[in-house]
Amino acid sequence: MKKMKREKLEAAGWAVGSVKEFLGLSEADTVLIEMKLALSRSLRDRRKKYGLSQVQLAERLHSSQSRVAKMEAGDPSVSMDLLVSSLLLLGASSADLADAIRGREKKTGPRAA
Amino acid sequence: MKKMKREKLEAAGWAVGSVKEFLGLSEADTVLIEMKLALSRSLRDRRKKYGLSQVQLAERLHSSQSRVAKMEAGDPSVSMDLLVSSLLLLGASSADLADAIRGREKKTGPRAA
DNA sequence: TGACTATATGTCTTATCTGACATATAGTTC
DNA sequence: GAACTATATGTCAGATAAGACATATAGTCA
Repeated sequence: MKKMKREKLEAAGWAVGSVKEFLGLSEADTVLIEMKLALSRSLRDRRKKYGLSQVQLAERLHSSQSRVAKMEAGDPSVSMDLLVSSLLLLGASSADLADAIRGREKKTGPRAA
Repeated sequence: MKKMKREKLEAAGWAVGSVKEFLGLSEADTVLIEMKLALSRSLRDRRKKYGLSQVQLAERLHSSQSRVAKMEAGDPSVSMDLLVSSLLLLGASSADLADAIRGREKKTGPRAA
């Protein structure tokens, strides 16, 4: 397993605080978390691309601003189903999701910071 | 929206029984269901590839045979998180998942019926 | 500084998902 | 047809995620 991911995961609020807990994370757990983080980033990018605030997106999703914030923050309480269906409602295609999951952030134009 | 998917979805137990309900399914709903069905097929393929029974896979996943059956059947009670983490535990990579989601069933060798 | 907008965090209640169990339905082999 | 193995289906208690609300923390502009 690749090391030095701990801080990144901790930053997103995942329970990987202690070294022991970190070592307890299986490869599968790690990959799953990374996939969700990739989808989170993708959601934020897409929201900004359409110039929506979190509140506006929440309305579209029939959800709340706090949940949108958690989605984008990669909060552990957010499921992959929610991330994916939100992305789909923002017009993402299966191919877009596949790209995100694969770890290939699509660099769309000058915005791609 | 592409038509003539109803029977396929009904077969998997999704609540798309009436025409009205079917029309009520948004494009996003449909795509999400299709993605999950693709992951289901992928899970079954992978299990068989390793020559495991549903019971044996359930043990690996710390789950039950019935849940494995539901995962493979594309049952609506199965989340994408569960499908994905199961696939990861069976050795799938992000790229494998991306391929499945994109709708590209990997034809691995002669088995690929 | 105060007002305003956007985003983040904490915590509730309710809804949905999970694993487990029982049971049903093939498919084999004897 | 009985016995056996594999898979499917129905149900339920307990676990997890959902939306909602309050509140906190930027950031901007007057």
